[in-house]
Amino acid sequence: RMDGKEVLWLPGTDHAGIATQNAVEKALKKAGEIKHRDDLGREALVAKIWDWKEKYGGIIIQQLKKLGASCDWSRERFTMDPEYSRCVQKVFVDLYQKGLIYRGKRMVNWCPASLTALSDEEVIMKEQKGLLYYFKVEVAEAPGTFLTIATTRPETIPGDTAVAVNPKDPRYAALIGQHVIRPLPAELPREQKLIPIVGDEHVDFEFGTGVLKVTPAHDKADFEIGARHHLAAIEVIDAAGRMNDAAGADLRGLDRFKARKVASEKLAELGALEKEEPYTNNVGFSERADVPIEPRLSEQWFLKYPSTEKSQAVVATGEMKFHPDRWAKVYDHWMGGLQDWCISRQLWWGHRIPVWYRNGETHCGLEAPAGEGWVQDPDVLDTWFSSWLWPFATMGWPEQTETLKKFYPTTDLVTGPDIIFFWVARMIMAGYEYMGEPKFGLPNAMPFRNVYFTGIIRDKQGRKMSKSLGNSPDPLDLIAKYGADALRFGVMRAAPLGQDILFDEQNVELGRNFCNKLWNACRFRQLQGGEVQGEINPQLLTGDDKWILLRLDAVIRELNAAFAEYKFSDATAALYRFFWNEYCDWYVEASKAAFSSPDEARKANTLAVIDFVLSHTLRLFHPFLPFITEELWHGMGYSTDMPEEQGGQTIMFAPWPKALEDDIKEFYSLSTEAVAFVEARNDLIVQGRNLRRAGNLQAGKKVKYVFHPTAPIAAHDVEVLKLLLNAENVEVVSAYEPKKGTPAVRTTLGDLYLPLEGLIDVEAERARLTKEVEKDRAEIAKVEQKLANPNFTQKVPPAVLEEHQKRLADWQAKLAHDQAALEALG
RNA sequence: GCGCGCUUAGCUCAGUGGUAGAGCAUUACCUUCACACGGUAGGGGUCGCAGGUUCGAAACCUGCAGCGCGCACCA
Repeated sequence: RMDGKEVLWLPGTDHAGIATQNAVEKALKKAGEIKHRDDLGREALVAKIWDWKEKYGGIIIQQLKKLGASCDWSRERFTMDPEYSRCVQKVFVDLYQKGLIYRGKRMVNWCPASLTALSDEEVIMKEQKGLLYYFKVEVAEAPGTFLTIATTRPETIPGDTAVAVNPKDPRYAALIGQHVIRPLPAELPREQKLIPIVGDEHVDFEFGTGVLKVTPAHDKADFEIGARHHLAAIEVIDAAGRMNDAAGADLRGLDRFKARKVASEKLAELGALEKEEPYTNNVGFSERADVPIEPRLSEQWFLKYPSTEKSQAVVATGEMKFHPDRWAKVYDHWMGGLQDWCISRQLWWGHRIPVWYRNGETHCGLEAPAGEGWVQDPDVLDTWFSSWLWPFATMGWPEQTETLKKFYPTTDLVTGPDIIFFWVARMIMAGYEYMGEPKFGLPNAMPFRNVYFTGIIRDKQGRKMSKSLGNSPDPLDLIAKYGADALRFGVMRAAPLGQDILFDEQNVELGRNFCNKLWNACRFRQLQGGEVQGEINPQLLTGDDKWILLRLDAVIRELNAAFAEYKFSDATAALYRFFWNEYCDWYVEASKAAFSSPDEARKANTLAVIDFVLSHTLRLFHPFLPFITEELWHGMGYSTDMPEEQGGQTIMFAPWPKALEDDIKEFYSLSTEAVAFVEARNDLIVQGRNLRRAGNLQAGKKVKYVFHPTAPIAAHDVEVLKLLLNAENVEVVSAYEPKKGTPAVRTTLGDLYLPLEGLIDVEAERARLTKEVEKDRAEIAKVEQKLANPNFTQKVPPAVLEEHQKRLADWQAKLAHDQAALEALG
């Protein structure tokens, strides 16, 4: 809907074309111009579409231009792509000549009246409230003996060509081979009403009366029974859903649902109807036309799948990988039970079937044969019959173009698991059939090496997003509200590999907040001033600098690992943690100590580290946050010194960050020992902040701490302590005798005191410490229990044993400290 | 009927053998000069149930229950 008017989107080809046809049909029906698509025809339909384009196209173009899109309305664009269509035809002809394509009669789901409004009867059908009709038939060889049959579809009785019973059913087995007298059409002479009683395993003893009427022309299961027993198939319902002449005088010309009622009345009149009982129908409905589907015997084109063995094996052996791999099982299961593919469709839009007829002759080829009177098959091909050629037909096949050689096979296909069979499996088969290695010298013929299956986004109730439910949020609205990057990041972060996700706007909000954090962190760097600092002086690196460089190294490795496994939500989570919790929460805060000092060299070096980290971070974020990172890449000046094709022009071309090599780590002295101190100091800070609770101090209140270190501590680190503890001062002492009740923590770096000069809430602190002691004891008990088990100490790997012993020692030390603090409270 | 998933904090979900995690929500405190779309510190979980394997199970095996999806069937 645009400008309050209902308009049509008129897309060019294939799948979208089918949607177009349906939309046009629906619209014309609504406008009362046609009753059924048969009323229109191919040429008229295309003309109508063109007419509507003239009428409404302007509005569409206007809207598209507003969005900055270009739009080509030439008539050529509005048809099937001729080159692609040529590929489709070639493949059809090839498969036909190989004998894999054949014409056959099969039961297909038919939409008899796709454009008519639902009749009352159809509404009843839709509610699945039907009736089960019980009627009796006389056994011809034994007059006076009757069989009772239950059916939901009495209107198809004229099409019955047998009744079936289970040969193991003792009630009826003896009757097999005899005949019954079919009640309808009533006007036929007796000999034309005789139909055989056949034995078939398919018949369920339990259902109804155990006697099944067999209508091969109008039921899929019955068609199969008919095939097994060589029964005739009598059609009684025509393509429009109306009863035909074969249905007899009483039903002829009636709508199929009207006919049902009339047939039951006729049975009653004949004294054959025994009873009717309510029955919950389970009738298929056409999603598009919203009418009950009619199984109908119909002449269609079928394809025996080619290259099935290779296609099944390539996934089973893991040569082609599915992500997540559980879909490989689904694929294998389906490939093991392939049924021939019905490739013809009775639609106006699509690739035409390249077959011509003349007086009983059939010709399959790219062109109509010479001579008069050839008529092309009116059907079009299933849309997937063109789609399955997509990996190569888009690139010039069958010519060996450079593009084709370069991009076939491709590495990854990204798609939804709901089209594994429709599309993925068929592309693999077409790949093997048409891109075999001898011709192209390819390492193998598979169209792609990996298939990544996305999850499906559902609404909060777990329903699929759908137009008819109207439960899909408009991405444009979300982008307007939160930004495109926020939408992308939020959704990726929430979507674990292969799992459906419930859409929640909060995820997008999270993305927005993250972008905001990134923006502000970059702003912080800019407010410190100075040019982009390229050179890091290893001599001037602080522990924090080394720590953040190693964290950066770690996150690059995590990211690479996540990408290798297609775990994009892991990748976003790692980035989120690194940037927010490690860089912003710790490094940026600690760096403020450097910026507040008068040491210009250290300031410059800190800026260099920040520039190094941010320029890497922006590139790491770019696949997830393409817009904001591009903006910041230029805004921060990181593009300035880059060669044009390596990030000077756009961050898209900037090299992907590599994890730090060992020699770089050595050059900057980035050892694990170097960062152990930082982590211990951060632990000290967290515990120090905790002490504030003892005094019930407000977070903003500046306080004095006293620190008694176990080893000398650099002035810079004391400054960091002061900043991050939000302290007025941190007094470093070589010995300290705290007053009774002074809150304190003991860490590996030393003891930290918060002298509160009587402000302490003794009871609150006692409660806190008591709780801590309880927790310490519980943890100690857990570890001790394990260590006391000889099985554990003997069988466990040394590293795990060591880790447990250390854990025990740590908890015991903490317990001792907490108990001492508790006693000190008095 | 066949096949495939899921069940972990109030919610949505990570976590494939070694101290139970994230985001949101929630509690207290804080508008401190990158950011209140923010900061600091908390609270909150017998990991669906029952067995088994193991020194050790949220994870592996078996069974059960509940929820969901796909395919088939539906006289």
